[in-house]
Amino acid sequence: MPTSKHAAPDRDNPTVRRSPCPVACALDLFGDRWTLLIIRDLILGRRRFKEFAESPEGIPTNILSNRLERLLNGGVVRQIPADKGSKRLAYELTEKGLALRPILLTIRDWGLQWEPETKAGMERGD
Amino acid sequence: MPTSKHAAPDRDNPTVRRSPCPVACALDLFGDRWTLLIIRDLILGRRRFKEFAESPEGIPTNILSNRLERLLNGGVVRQIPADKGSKRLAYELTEKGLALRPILLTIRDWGLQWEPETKAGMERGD
DNA sequence: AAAAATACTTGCTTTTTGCAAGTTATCTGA
DNA sequence: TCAGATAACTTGCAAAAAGCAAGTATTTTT
Repeated sequence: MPTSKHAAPDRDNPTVRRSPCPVACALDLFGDRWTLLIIRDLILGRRRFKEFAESPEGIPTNILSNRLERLLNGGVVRQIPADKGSKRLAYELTEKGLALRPILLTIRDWGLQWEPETKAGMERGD
Repeated sequence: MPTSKHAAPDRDNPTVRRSPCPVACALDLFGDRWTLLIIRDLILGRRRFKEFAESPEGIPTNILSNRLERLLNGGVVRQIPADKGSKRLAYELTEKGLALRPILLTIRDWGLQWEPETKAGMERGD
């Protein structure tokens, strides 16, 4: 579990909400430039810190640490052993996290339709 | 058209993209804590600067200015006269902006289902 | 012609980001 | 088994963005 002494401003406190609006609450959790890209990677089958860090957008590792912690606290991902018997950890989506899939697919579809120079790449386009 | 001398870092440059991924490109445009709340307000029929500023989340007005400018540049909103013959401006979604509606609805549904203490409020739940 | 409201802009402080470098724990194979 | 090699972070610091209060320039209203 990543734990930095810098990690715990309001953004990382899941009890601080700007309003009771479901959209606002959702954005309190994943409304930033990186979090949904980690979710995208998880949906695509990536599971390890290094794999997320190697995605083409180039997330800084301190941000990655912070976002994984936030997602853990938010119940969106959980940690599992990277290999049977290994002490290394991997990440996987919880049920709550898997439920984000329709959001990602909708965003992808919008991007493909409205943003030029955009290319598919998220398989399982159902 | 809001034009501040502080407005034009990379985030506001629509040609700077982190990757060709449609999700990443979409997040380059609206991946932050505020933009989708403005879109939500527009979908709910709010049209004026003041109305956006009065939403319960309390967006700072300089951020609101910046995000409206970004959305204008991104082709997501356009300006129209606030009333027939008025010189005051209002904002409305373009076709590209209206296409964001499914994203907002999906996020709202996720929030309602998975975030406790969340309340509906986005009418027209189709 | 004031007064009020609207739509921003500015200045300043705080928070977050991004990058490079460092650290610790785990693993691999000679 | 033990010396790299790799993985998974953490830290420090400069730069960017956010947030807040206050100010300003246009309408609009009275």
